[in-house]
Amino acid sequence: MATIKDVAKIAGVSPSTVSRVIAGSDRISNRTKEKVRRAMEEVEYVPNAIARSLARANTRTVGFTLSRRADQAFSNPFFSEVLRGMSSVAQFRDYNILLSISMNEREEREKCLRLIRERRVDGLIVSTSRVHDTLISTLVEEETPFVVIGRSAEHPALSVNNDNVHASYQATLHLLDQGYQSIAFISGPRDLVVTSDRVQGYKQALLERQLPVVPERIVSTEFSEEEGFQALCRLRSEGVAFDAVLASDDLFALGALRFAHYTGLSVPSDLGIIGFNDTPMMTYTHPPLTSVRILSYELGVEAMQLLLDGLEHPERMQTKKEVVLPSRLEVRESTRRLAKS
Amino acid sequence: MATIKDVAKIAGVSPSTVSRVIAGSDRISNRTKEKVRRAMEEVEYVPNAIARSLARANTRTVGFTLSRRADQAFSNPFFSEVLRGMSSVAQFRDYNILLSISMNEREEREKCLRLIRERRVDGLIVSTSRVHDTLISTLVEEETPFVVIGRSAEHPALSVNNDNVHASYQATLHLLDQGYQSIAFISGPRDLVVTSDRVQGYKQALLERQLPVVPERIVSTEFSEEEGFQALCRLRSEGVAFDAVLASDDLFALGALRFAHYTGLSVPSDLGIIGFNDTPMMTYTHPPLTSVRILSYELGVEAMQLLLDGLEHPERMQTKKEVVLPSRLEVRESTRRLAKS
DNA sequence: CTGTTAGCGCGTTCAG
DNA sequence: CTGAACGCGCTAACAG
Repeated sequence: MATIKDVAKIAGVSPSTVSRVIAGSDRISNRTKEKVRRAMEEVEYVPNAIARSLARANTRTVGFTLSRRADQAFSNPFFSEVLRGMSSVAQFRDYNILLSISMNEREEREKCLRLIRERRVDGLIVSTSRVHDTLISTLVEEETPFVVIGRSAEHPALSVNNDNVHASYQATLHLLDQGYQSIAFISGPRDLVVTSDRVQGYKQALLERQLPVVPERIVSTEFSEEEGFQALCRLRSEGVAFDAVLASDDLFALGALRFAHYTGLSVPSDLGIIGFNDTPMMTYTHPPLTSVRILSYELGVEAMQLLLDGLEHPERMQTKKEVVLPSRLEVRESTRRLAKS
Repeated sequence: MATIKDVAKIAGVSPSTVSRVIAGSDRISNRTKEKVRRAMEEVEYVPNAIARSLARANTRTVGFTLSRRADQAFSNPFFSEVLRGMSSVAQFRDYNILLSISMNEREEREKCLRLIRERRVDGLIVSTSRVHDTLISTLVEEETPFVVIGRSAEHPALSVNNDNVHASYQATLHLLDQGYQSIAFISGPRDLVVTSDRVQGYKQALLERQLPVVPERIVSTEFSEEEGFQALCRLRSEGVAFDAVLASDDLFALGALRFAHYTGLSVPSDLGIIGFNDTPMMTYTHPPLTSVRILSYELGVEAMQLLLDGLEHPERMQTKKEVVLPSRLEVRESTRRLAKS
């Protein structure tokens, strides 16, 4: 593998001159530039990124960490899409992505700190999702450049998030507008930020319409179709009435649909159903299910841009900024009650 | 950030001694070892991975490249699972993953070569999927350590693949065993290796049962539900008869299901349907769809192990090896004809 | 415009 | 058992 010295020797110049040509310095005569170029081609010279990183004290690499549980069921393409978004801007701006998928939040935390302390990455994108979480504040203390995705940071930090509160609020209003009176809310684990955000939007809509918030109608469970189904069975057996379900995940919505079939309720007339994420399968059910579409790809794009902007212009780097991406309710048969009646 | 020199100064030893302690050298007195350890803790020393990489000429990093099209519709969690598998062994063996998602195969190719030539990674896992592909042979020429996943390498190289031929063969036999006579095969793009493998398995089963291979029954199209639906509509309008569909992707199978509803065929009695990938949604359709389950997570695990074994023991590194992972037919209602009749 | 010198932080001889 | 010296490949400050 050819080094800068080999090129220098062939071109008959010093290594630093070669370095300058690579850097595109303007204080180099066109003649030597040409000589150097030719020498580089002759030996197929490619700069060693590691040596460059050491000398420049940066890596042009961004770490993305993820704990597996945060990925919910992997049944939805959320993180795939986020990754695609991140990768597309990284590629364009000549950065690399170092990916780490951990089994739990402790591992994720350690991996993050390690990547930074070993100087393997210039910055991080993290997706920690629990309410009580010390990772963010630790990163702030370490003065690490980082962006949080999928939640608001709550600290002086950068974040890119979906408008979960508003999305949930809108979805609830949609159900009310369709004439549903009592809406059950199936949420994910209570300690997830996304859960509390969505519960908040749900409550907000009810309050705005001066409807009571019935605590029994809000159930919290692990993300899965089966859990969604069971949650509704429990509500029924406990005598909690509901004529619509707002599900904080498409899997729950599928469980709700099964519940409807199972109990002989017809959708949407007896039971309205809305899911979250708008996975492709939502269009293939009977009836097709209304769902909140999340802009995952864009989330990745925004997060990476925010981080790279900060890395490249530390002086302009804000200490706090929250980008909120809009989501959109994809209305399908499962909530079209008025149109049908 | 503390360096090895700082630690040396505090411990009252030379940098090389510190380096030896880190490396776990045995020719160091326990007393100095202890001194050095304490000094390291005092300044919270963490070795700089970049400097280490430069000195040792390795990065403990593996590149994984992927062109977006290869991810088919992103509707299935295939690559998420592969990544999880890769990540879990990388984590365990203290390696990192550099991820790159390209828009097309040209970009993927360039990214691969760049990662290697810039010495950013020690090896690669690539998922190039076209039949005519020069990437693999280029990597062989460059003497890059790499593993191909999701296809057989066809070159003196390492690869981890599903048993596509056999899986398709088994699926076809299953349909025949259920009494279906004429099986349509909806495949993906013809230039994908996975397509030709599955077509081969399909043909093999027919030949074994001494049934004719009817070319018109084999259609090739882009992966999507709509395309699957349209493909069958075309067959029907062309008068090509079939009483079962082997779909090379679950999306096609969903399209086939819609086709059945649309044309009033009942599944499985009038039409049998099998998909590939066994995405979660297959259990939620009516009727639930039979599908071939691919071991994606394990694919990632095997690929990473194969690569790391090679990197760590270049002497034992084989030049050619193909690991084939079994898949399993998940039989559901959509093909249970005999049990029902 | 270009060469020389001195690091970046660590690993690895080679002495002792 | 330990230290000094050098090199990994490149960048950057300083001369000229």
